[in-house]
Amino acid sequence: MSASPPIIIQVAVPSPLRRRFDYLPPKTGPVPQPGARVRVPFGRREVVGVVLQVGQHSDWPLARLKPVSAVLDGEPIIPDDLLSFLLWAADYYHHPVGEVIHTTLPVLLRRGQAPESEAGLAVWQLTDSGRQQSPDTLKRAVAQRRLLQALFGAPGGLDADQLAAVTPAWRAPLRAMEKKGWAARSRRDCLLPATGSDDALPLLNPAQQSAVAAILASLGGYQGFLLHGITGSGKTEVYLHAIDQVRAEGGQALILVPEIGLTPQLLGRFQRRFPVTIAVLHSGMNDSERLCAWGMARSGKAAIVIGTRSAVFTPMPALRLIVVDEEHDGSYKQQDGFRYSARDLAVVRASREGVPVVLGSATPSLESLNNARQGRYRVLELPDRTGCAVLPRVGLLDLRKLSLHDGLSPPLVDALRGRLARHEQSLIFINRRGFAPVWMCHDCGWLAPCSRCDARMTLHKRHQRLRCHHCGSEAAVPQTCPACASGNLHGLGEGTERVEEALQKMFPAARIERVDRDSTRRKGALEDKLRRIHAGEADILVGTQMLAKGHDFPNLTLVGVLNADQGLFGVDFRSGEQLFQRIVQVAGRAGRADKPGEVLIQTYHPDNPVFSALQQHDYQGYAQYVLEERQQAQFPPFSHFALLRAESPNAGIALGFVQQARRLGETLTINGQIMLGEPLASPMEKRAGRYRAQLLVMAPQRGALHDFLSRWLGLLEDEPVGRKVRWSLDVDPLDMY
DNA sequence: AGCACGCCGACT
DNA sequence: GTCGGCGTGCTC
Repeated sequence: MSASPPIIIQVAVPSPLRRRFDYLPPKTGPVPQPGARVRVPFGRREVVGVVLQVGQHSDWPLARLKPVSAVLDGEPIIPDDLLSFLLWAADYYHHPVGEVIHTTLPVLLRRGQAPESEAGLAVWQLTDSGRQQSPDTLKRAVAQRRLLQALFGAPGGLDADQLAAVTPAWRAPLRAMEKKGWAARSRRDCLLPATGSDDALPLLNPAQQSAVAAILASLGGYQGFLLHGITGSGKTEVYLHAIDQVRAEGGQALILVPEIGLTPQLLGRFQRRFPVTIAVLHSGMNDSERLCAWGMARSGKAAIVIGTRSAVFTPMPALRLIVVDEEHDGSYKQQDGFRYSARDLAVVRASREGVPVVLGSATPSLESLNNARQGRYRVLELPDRTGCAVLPRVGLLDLRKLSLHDGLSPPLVDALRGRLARHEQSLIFINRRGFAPVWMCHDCGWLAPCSRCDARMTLHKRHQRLRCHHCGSEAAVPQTCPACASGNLHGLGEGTERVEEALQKMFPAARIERVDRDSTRRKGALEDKLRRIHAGEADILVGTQMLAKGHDFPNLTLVGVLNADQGLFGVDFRSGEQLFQRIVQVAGRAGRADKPGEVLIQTYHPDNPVFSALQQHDYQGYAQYVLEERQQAQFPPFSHFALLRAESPNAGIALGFVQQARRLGETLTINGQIMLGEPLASPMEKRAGRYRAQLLVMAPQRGALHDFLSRWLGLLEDEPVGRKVRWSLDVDPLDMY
């Protein structure tokens, strides 16, 4: 007499709890399969979870298990290999599985919506009779009138999210319009249309040819490649050729790009090239568009998927190649919640799925260089700039011997004058937006502080506001000093706004474009600016980081770097490396066509080895030097870090938690395998009104770190102080703020 | 993270 | 007398 064994469904539930939850099968209907979404009772509410396993055993008493309330997917929505990859990632980053799966799924799927059909994105358009209606006939139906007007301006139709932006309650009025025959539902493809042809591809130089040949020879199995090529050496062309082969064989290719690298220029280049449809995934898309693109990748309708970091989690049944462009870029690391590195996960995914992965960069990360040195990656070098363009000359302007006017030294101003006379474009790079980074009283030394951060407020002159760049808070600009009542207040230092203003005064006839987050906030503003720059309607560009990536300006022959020293003595051990990468990146904008370029760097520390390496275009040499330094100090990539962070409105509680965490950790350390740092307040202790503290964990071996973290987190979860703070663990932290 | 329960202060 | 503050406990 034995009852048949129970069926236990293990579910990943969106919750910060590092546990998996067991349920009984639904009261009616079939048992859901792993990878399918289910609606389950969780505490006093219902949530959408994903089935991880179906088995017969539970650690919980059967009587306490609840049944699944609804099965949302008859077929798994997450394919097996992707699901196991997600579990691996949750394990590696020691992040709760439920949150990992939740954050990697498109928002609409998280909410339980059915995946869009393969026919594409649902949109509503005006019918012929709808187009003949005048908004005046709808004096009383305000919502309908607004929808009518919006649809009028959108011949391609509007999707659910776009309609919701017009009127939050759009469904009822739209249904009324459908009944009257004014509007109709149809479907729009969310893919970039295939405009490319099978025409012969441009010829490659020998280095490009052998790089492509190496990648193609490895198709069908895992191989890591480090494609090292200076700016303008034609890395993209190598990707395009490799991808072309993949799609010609019916495979799918995944291309990851940095956050601001996903430009219309790049997409256009891909689109013109391939006679297949391309799915794009980036932060600017609305939820419906994202879900649609995700579905196209999953169904295999999209042969090519281009996206920013979260695209590494896109289901792709016929995946045959992964490309990570500008692999050193910091935006591949997610900096909150599930803190993964999309670059590292791309390599893991490639190896799990048995496909090659190409990491491309002019200035590879030290991690990747070290991997290459250890033989884990094959190096593909592209030494030449295509089109006979020569490398820009790099000059240093020694600020110890020069006077500055609004941050600009006389030689730089002269160089600008020369370019204006020759009708060539110049770029001034300054990694600081706003007018002045400090608002100061010249009588008593008072500096306008942010009330929520350990930081100064930045003066934004155009908007006449003080803004904190760390928490976003704003304040009026005080005209009298709150400390001494003096009226002698001035902005100290320079940001993009001040440089723009100063240049306009110096060169009244010059056309200046400022490109930073403030001047491009409006939708389409960046595109407008880039178009003007390309059309030769700008003489001088003033910009931040934003201008450094992915844009080619053929008529640009001068790059000035204003505050290079900022990155020289950063609080972080990676700041030197990042400074080099940043400058190479901007320098690469100069002299791409037939005109030689010049880069002028203003610095108070011209003797720093970073600059001599930059002058000789010797990234390899510099990287070698830094790698040796790291090896001496046993820093990554020669050891492995994890950073425990805690924050609380109360400084003592945050610090108290990491102190307690250290005590708990000490009970677990195994002789020399794990080193625990000092519990410390973070470099900027207060941020957005919360006090932050952190504790560094170091280990020579990845395995030992992993074991330690598993056991440690078990203790931290049960630690009562942990309930009073917000804490998180960052495996392989990129910066230590 | 949510969400509810529960026990102490200032209000119609 | 209640409304509501956030401490603490729980989620298969």
